[in-house]
Amino acid sequence: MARPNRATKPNTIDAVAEAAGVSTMTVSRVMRGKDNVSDRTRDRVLETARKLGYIHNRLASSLASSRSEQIAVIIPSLRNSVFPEVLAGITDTLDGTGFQAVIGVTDYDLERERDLVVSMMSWRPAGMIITNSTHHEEVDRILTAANFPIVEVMELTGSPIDMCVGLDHFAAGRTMAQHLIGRGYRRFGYLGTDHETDRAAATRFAGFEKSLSENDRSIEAVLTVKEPSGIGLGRNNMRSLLAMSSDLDVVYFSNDAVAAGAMMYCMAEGIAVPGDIALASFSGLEIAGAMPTPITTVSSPRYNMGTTSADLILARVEGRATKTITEAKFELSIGAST
Amino acid sequence: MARPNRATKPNTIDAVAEAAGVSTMTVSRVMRGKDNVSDRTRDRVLETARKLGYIHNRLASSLASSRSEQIAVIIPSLRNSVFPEVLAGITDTLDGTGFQAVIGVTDYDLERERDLVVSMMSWRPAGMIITNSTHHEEVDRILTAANFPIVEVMELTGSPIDMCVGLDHFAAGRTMAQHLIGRGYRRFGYLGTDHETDRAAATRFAGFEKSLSENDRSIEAVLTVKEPSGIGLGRNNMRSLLAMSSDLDVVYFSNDAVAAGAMMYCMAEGIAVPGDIALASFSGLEIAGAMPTPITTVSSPRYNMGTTSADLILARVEGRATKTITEAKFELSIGAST
DNA sequence: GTGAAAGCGCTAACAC
DNA sequence: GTGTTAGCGCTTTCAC
Repeated sequence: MARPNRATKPNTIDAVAEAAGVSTMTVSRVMRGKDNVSDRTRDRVLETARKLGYIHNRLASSLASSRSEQIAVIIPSLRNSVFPEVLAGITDTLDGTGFQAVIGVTDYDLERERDLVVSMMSWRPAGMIITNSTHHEEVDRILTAANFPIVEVMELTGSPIDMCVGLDHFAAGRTMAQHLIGRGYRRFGYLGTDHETDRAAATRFAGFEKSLSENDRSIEAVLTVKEPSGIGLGRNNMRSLLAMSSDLDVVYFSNDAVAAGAMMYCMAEGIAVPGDIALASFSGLEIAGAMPTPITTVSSPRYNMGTTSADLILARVEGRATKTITEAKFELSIGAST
Repeated sequence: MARPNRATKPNTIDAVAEAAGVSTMTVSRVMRGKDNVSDRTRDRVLETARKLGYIHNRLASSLASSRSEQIAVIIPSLRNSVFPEVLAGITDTLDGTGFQAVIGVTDYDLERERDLVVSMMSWRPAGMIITNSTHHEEVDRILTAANFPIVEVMELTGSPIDMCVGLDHFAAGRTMAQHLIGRGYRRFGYLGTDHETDRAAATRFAGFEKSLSENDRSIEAVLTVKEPSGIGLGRNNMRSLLAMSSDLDVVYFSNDAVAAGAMMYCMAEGIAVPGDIALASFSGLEIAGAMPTPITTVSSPRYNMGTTSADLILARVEGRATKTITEAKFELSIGAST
């Protein structure tokens, strides 16, 4: 840009400074809400800026101060309502702080996650919130070396990159198994999403299975389907699961959306729940409780995990020490489906 | 901290340039994928950058080139699955282009929308996608003066700020009214979200009502509820609506989530659909089709509106001319609930 | 194909 | 309280 800079450019603090008859620095202070400016000067600057339609340039600001106000958020999907709910917790918490969430969606693809992390880092974010705790190895390497706060959210892990806000999914699976065993169910089935992509569901399944085996029970029919998690998955695959074993008395699902779909299949087919078969799940989505026969599930505090993650990032940005590992608590919600 | 002894800062193109034995400019060209660099030089630079763990600084890049790769996206809510779906269309389209979505959530608050727009603009985005077509007056003013492409998505409007990708919600309401009239229904009820906040629903309602009145019919019971749109709204308020008029034979809902909740209420109460009462709605969510009695609805191409919006922005950024107004087509999906 | 110089618009650090 | 001086890390322009 070897251009002579004669006339002051519009939409810069220089233009505002000139029009208000103060120095660039004074405008800069006003724009950033610093208090070491007299009220008279501040009002004049603000008024001038408004008249000129000036909008502060955070690109230049961040570069000069090496301080950004963007928080990178990486989630696997927007179609599974669980993640938008976490995101809502994050954006609600960030609201009014001057920080903004920049979101990236991996579609459960670790390569894509790696690319996104690199791409996000090129904006020099103030922090990062990343879903789940299994990453591309390069991501682990890059983030371990990064110099901003990082929260891994959803799954509890003992060895986070930096901080972790998550649920013990293994325990969630166990809890449901124990509930079902206590109810006297003996013939178990499982229907869910693909365990390669949905690691948290896989962990719940492992906890569920472990608890069964400790009680001399096992799962007779397991069906995991490589299609997006949702009502459709349950609605369309329940028939196949039931065909795998003739006398299941209870089915555990990877999450409430799948369970709700299966429940609809049962209603449509005249299969009584829990009379003919009981259904149990995980999530605590609105739909689980709204069904004519509310579904027994383990509720996870999705929104709260979002707010907690954002709070931890903010605390760290402001120099406050924060807890490294925060365990989110789940809750067994006993419906009428078991 | 292992730091190089030289004056050159780590993690800058200067550091890479020095290590690779080329000039800053050459590294810059390589990082941006310019082709006027010899293959040998390019490989050497890339290898050096990789070894140094260098990550390009887009803050500095955008400032120097006054060219950003962020697309601001402003939506009312993350809890109504309609918006995450639009967002999914946007992020999927942006994927691989180098552009990223920066999202802001207004919570249906116009003041908050104004603040968000200003905040977003301070990042000098390459474009903006904003939901709905009714804005804070200041937003209209600011965006009209803005020098980047803007898409207003969801509602069709004849006078967009810049571009528009939307549905004719009035026509969607009419279409459903005509279907119901054709089916012979005579006593209409309506249950939905607050019309002050959900403008699109209000427009559908207006179209619905207009069509009824043109056919000498009217709505006997209208209940709009100031709570977040969702299954719960329908589940919890259907009883009240039915109590308002003793012999409704059909109810129209503001969207499928509400309709699904009402359907669950009916199932729980043993009210036959469509025997005792018919239900009709708008959205085309998965849940509407998955119910034991699929709900008659008008499907809107949410995901496609997202992809189209992003495509328009990208086209404009690349200097291609684009259509200003794009009408998205809806489709009547006749279920078994009418 | 490559490099040197001059900014992009702002803020840190210090002076007054 | 307010102004001055140097950059932040990159890209533009133009020279070779």
